[in-house]
Amino acid sequence: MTTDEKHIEAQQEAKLFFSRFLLEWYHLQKRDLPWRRHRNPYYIWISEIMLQQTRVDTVIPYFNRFIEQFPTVEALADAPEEEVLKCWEGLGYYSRARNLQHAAKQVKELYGGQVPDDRDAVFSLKGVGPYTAGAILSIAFNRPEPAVDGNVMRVLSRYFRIEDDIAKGPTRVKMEKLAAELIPEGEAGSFNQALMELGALICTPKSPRCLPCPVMEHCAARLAGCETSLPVKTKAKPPRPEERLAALVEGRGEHAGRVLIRQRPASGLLARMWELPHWPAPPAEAGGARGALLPEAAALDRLRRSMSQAGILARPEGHWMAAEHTFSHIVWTLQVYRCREEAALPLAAESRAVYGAALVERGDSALGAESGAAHAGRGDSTLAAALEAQPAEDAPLALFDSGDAAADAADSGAQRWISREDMKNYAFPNVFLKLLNSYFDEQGT
DNA sequence: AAGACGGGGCA
DNA sequence: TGCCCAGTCTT
Repeated sequence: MTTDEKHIEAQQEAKLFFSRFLLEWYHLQKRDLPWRRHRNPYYIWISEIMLQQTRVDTVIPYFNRFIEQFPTVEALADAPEEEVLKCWEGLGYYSRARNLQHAAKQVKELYGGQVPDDRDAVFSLKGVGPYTAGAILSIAFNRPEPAVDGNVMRVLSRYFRIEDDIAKGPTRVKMEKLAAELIPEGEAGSFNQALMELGALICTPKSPRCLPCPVMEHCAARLAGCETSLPVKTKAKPPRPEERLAALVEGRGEHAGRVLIRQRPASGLLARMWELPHWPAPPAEAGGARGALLPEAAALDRLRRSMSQAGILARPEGHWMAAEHTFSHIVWTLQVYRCREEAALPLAAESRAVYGAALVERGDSALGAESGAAHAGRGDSTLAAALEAQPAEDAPLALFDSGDAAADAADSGAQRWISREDMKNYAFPNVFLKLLNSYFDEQGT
């Protein structure tokens, strides 16, 4: 027998060992999770979408609420989008929620409300890629398909000492091929979950717990002492900083006790979520330290102009607090200013057009009374009208690239005056949820 | 192939 | 506080 043949034989033995002992460990150690209590393909599907980029402990309460509110594919397909988004509030990557509902409509219309068990059909669902397709097919239908996520790539790269960069596309394909070979006959669902469970509980990114690992004896990385340097992965580039001025506008008169919020556009960052209005801060003065707080007067002036341009009748009064919001590609620093709504005064003819455009969206219709789609496509004309009607002494804001065209286009979106009670009807990103709660706490309302 | 797209846990 | 985690869609 040649050296190569011996190597192949040893490799084969390592694979058999791995599959057998991992599966045995899983049957003894698996966690009791809500989506493991039934083998309902809909539950499996929802859980897998939620588990993308999100840990199990975070997902559990969201999963339970979601299933309670949308118990079936049809319930999800027929729900108002705002309700789905509200149910996803705080979970992040909100396009997952939109895609999920789109896919529910696909399942309802194309497959009679039954999650398909066919590879091409599952893969064609919006929001379902190679990993999720494999997870649904194997866990819900016990089909021998690989389900390779970050946990699986970490486990396999260590056990087989694979040094390929897991951030590269071809590496995932290679891992899928390997993972498929490891699936024991008739055990696809349990085996794929076992692989992920090991990655989550034992073979963790930082300091893997090798001693209780069921497959440590034949782990190539452990034997070579290099388990903490695997997997190889190119690191992401740091998020770019972005300074923004936000307005917490306190209502007066009929809006007393309420604050102004607006809805973001239908696409892009935080699509269709609600927020406090905010705009790019002007670049800091030359000589000033990067990220330095803008002089109060300059910030107040800037905010006054931004609000005026957005058709918000309010006067900035002073700095309230700062908040930070980190995305994977941007870091927002929000300087929040308290502002007071101004009573509408008799308007010059040319100013009326500015305010009129924004007032169209005002009102207090209940959740679901309108969809963001109703506003799509209106933005340009409204903004153009506002710019054109800008009074001469209040020159249009200098243009500079804020990097968030979506947020800046939100000037033409829907606005609402809300109390703390009304917050339950709108979906907010976490940073605004925290700001609004702080504000209402301070007010004692 | 690279960038867009949130939020939380850990040392 | 800074570092790490990572599926799918879009360009």
